[in-house]
Amino acid sequence: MPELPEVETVCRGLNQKTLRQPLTTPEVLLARSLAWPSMEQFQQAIAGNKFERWFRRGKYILATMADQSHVGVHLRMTGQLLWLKSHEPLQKHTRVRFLFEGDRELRFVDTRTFGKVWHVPPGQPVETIITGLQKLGPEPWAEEFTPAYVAEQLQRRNCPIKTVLLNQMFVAGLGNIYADEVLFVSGIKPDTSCRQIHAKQIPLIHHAIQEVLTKAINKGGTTFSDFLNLLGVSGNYGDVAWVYGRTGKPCKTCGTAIEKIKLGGRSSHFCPQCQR
DNA sequence: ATTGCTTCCTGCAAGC
DNA sequence: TGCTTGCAGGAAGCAA
Repeated sequence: MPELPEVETVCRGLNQKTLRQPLTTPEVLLARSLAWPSMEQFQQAIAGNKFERWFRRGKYILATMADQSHVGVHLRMTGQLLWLKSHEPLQKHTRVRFLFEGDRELRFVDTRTFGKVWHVPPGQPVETIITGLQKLGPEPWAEEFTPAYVAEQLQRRNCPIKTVLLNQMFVAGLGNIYADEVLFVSGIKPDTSCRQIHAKQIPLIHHAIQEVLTKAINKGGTTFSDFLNLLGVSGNYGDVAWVYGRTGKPCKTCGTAIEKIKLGGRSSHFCPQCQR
């Protein structure tokens, strides 16, 4: 499942492969993958246009187009963007095809169909169409994402710390895998109430968020999960996680069996010895 | 205002 | 072998 590091990796790949090449009329194979606008308007807006620059906000992938319009993509759980020759056989779950002049294609493949594609017309603020952007908190490296901010956010909530880490209004970009990893690195159990977090743990959490995400980006986001980068290269679940997906396996620090609990319907993995 | 549950969807694995 | 059931999860939408 793509989280911030995977999305960042895809963005970098898109900036290397897709810029300033004329697009032709795109194909939409599953109507509900297109969140906005209608298929006809989408096809008209893309045909003849070019991707000028890709950037990321939280887990949203965004592009500025040559006509100053924007394209947005959210991969949700199973979405992939693949840079291909357009004669390559279609994957079973191909949803949207951005076709380029010549034989190139940016293909959106999404098994579980939760992912979305948007087009935002020129001059229209992106967040008025892609409304989820309005609900995003700071980026993990934003100036306002400070230990003081973390402390202030935690003290006004009364829910498990894991729930806060997954809340995109707190910080944009963490998902279930990296949230579990952050809590292991911080030495805190996922079901600890925010109010029970000690002041001295705040800088630990703040630092762990930045460190876990930075390391994952530096490894190309392919370290774990079934994520594929633009060229379809996978990390093959390289066994680098401290706790995620390691239920029953020995903790890499102390050897205690990793446990799994449910929080808000999501699985949370932790070491009962190292995390308290 | 905040929190939490359900929904969307498909593929896979476990259990009988 | 073949069926059913549960699980995976980001974010919207709604209920409490």
